[in-house]
Amino acid sequence: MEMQKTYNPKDFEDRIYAGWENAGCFRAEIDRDKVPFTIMMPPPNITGQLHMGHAMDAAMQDTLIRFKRMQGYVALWMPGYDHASIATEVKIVEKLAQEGLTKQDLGRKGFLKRAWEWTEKYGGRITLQQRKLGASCDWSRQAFTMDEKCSRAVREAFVNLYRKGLIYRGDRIINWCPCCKTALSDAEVEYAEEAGHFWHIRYPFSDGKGEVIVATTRPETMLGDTAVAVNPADERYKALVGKTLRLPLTDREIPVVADDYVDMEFGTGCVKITPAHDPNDFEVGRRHDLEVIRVMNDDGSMNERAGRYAGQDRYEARKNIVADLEAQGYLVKVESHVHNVGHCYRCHSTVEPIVSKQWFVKMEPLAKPAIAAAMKNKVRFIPERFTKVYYNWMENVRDWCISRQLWWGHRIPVWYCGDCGATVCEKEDPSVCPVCGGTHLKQDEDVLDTWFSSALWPFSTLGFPEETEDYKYFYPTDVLVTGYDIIFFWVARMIFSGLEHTGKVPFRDVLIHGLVRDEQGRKMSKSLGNGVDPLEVVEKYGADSLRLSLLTGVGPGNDTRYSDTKVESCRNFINKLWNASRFVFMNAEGKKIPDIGDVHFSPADKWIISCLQNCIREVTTNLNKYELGVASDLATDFVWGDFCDWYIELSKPALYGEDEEKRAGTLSVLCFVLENALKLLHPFIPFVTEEIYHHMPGKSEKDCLMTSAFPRYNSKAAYKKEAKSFEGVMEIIKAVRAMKKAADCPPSRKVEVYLVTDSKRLVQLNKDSIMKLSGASAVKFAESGAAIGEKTVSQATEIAQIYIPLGELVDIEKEKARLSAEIERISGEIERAKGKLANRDFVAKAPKKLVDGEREKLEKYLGMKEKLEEQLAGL
RNA sequence: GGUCUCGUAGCUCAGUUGGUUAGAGCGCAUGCUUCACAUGCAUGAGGUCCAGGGUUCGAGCCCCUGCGAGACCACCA
Repeated sequence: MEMQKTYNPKDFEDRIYAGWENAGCFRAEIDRDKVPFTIMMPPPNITGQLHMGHAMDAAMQDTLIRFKRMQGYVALWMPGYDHASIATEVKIVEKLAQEGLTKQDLGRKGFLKRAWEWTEKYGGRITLQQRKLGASCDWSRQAFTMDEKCSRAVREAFVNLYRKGLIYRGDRIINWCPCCKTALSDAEVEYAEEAGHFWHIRYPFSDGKGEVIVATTRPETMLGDTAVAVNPADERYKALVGKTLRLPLTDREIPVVADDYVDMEFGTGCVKITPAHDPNDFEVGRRHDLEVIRVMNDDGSMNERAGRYAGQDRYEARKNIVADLEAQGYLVKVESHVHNVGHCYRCHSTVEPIVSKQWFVKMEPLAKPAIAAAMKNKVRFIPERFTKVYYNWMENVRDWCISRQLWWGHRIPVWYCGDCGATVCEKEDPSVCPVCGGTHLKQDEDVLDTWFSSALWPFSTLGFPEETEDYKYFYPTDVLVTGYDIIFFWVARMIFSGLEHTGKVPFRDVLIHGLVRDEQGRKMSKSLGNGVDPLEVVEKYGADSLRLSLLTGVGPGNDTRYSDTKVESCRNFINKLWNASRFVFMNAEGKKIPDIGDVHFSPADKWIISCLQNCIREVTTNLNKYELGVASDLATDFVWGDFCDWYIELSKPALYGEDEEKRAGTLSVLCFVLENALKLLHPFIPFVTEEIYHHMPGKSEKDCLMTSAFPRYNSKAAYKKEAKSFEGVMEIIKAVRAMKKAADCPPSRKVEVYLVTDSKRLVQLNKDSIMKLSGASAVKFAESGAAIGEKTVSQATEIAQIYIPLGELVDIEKEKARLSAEIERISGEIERAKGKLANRDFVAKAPKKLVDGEREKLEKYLGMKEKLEEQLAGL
């Protein structure tokens, strides 16, 4: 098949992907003679749409896994998706609402049926989108957090923790979402500053003698107050401790207690204590053995303990309570107050801290080894600074509330015996009570936090708790790639879970990336409507262009901006690669190409091969360091700058020349370099490189670039010296071009180039190249500028003085000015170098290599200056 | 309140144990239908590396202070 003149990704991306898949290229086959390399894909939510963040995630992981696969590892990129308990349930409830239904209308069973239908409908959607991006995951191993395998792991993990006493049930203050009607973990609450009020309320003493003033931002909770606290050191209130207050709007009496928790400086120094509705108050209540009075229902309305406010919504009750306080003379004043309010990360309603009976994971014993693992470098964050974020969280983490009052998720494997009252926690569903043998067992109604199952992902997907072949071979995994936004939700929990359940850290490296922002640097969000659909970009520019644009210029941990122009320039690069390939193939058509080992290399050949070796080395080390942006820049610069702009142009005289051996050799080098370039680029832009590879001479669709070997640095082919001297030739070419341009000489006008040089042999060998690339009709040697005897412009390079006779185009004054400016610049350099070398400390303390380099430079500049002065004098 | 990041060309950003004349893409200017590519080629303009101090033979890079932008965690009712 002919290659089109313009790169058109739509012609082949789907076909190439299908080809890989049919050939089983994605499948990671266990091979004891090889080393595994494993990446667990962060499982996207089944509710999700692919967004730019996913695309970047995929681009990075796919680049790494393709690189490792080509390096000969058994590369497993494990895909899957997450049931996303609360997120999915919220969506399904919304959908039901549109049909005029509620969860309760369907019942648990009916609801779960819906959820599974939903899973089937949307679950595969993202994976299809990932295929479009070229993701080379092992789809045969695809997992789902609710599938049988993962569910078994969840059960195992829960029971193990329970039996070790690391999971407990108890009444604690938790974050309650009145909209989702479930408890949330601390991580699931997002805080945002809100303008509110600070109500100062008068609490009179029972004996009628005086009062205290308390301040609150949530007056409705006063109905649950069971004390007022003051600081024991507070002289103002010392005498009041132990006295009793009459709680306004109620008939209850509450004590004044002394507790260190109270800040004397803040507010009035008197704090109302509501143990059922505030985490700090809860602790105070425990210390003073206070009653816990919960005044709110699960839906955020006031309950029967709220007296005449029962049934009112929390905000309605707030309004009424404030009005009543005011009417009855209890309200002292109202201040404006900005405070941080917690919101549900799924539905964004204001969460209520509420006392509630929930299941918790005891964190301290789990956090300790997780911290130690990072300390001992068993797990490494890239970039390193995120380690601190991780420590900070681990060191301060509170017990993890894992029960959710939801239906979609892993049901808590605990049963309560109706006969003897025992609590039963089993790996297999019990049919009778193991304590009394009774049959009235009732399973806990709640499901687990969705992150409980995600935390097991690196091993649940590989078969844990079974010692499967996959588990033994691929676990622990190598690198986890994810955004900094889920370090707490997920990464930290995987680490302590892995250590606890498998005894191993689940991955060695954690590569953290940033967010993809919009062109103006704003977060992409639904509400702003500034999101860009990756699939639309793929449709327009191709997956390779999108992938490359998401990687170039991006360092680990940093945010990046998406922009069409960036994608366009990547597309332009790929088009360049495409056409360079076409050029090579057109010239190779029907020709016999000698083996690269049999070619007698020209200076240009050695130069490009040297550049290639450098590129191979640099790309490899940077990929190993997870510097994907640097690596892709190096590879693209090599292809565009060195290969296309220089080598292909240099190859033309040879390709169109008479010398058959030279022509064949050049062709061989072109193919050799191109093939290596395709391999270097393949991890970044897999589709187009694979497609081009099939068109290489001697290759066909059957040959697979994806599974070929990644190039290896060959020091014998580095040709350092030769490359350096060839750069002298390139400098002459650049100088001639610039001289012509400066003299307004039309490019079409061929000029004669005279060189005064000691490198005659080098120039002679590359005469054709110089002529071709600089637009010269001849390259001649001269003994001096004066010997040319015509009006010339001149220029000095490191290896030659260049003279171009330009007759009427030569403007002597302009030329003088130019030379003077050049001399001035060089003189500056000479001064700089001289200054450095005159510094005895520099000569004594700096590395010898550097000092020698400086001496060489000085010499070079002195030589150039001399030449320039000579030229100037000749005018 | 704590922790962290960023500040480099008009714009977006690289700059990897401190060491050539600080780079790239886009944009800009000039010229070019050079037989792979105008999604291109060539040439060029454009930088007190936020400010100030310190360490060092040497600082865009390390340390301190300040200014500006942002992120995360915690939170006083």
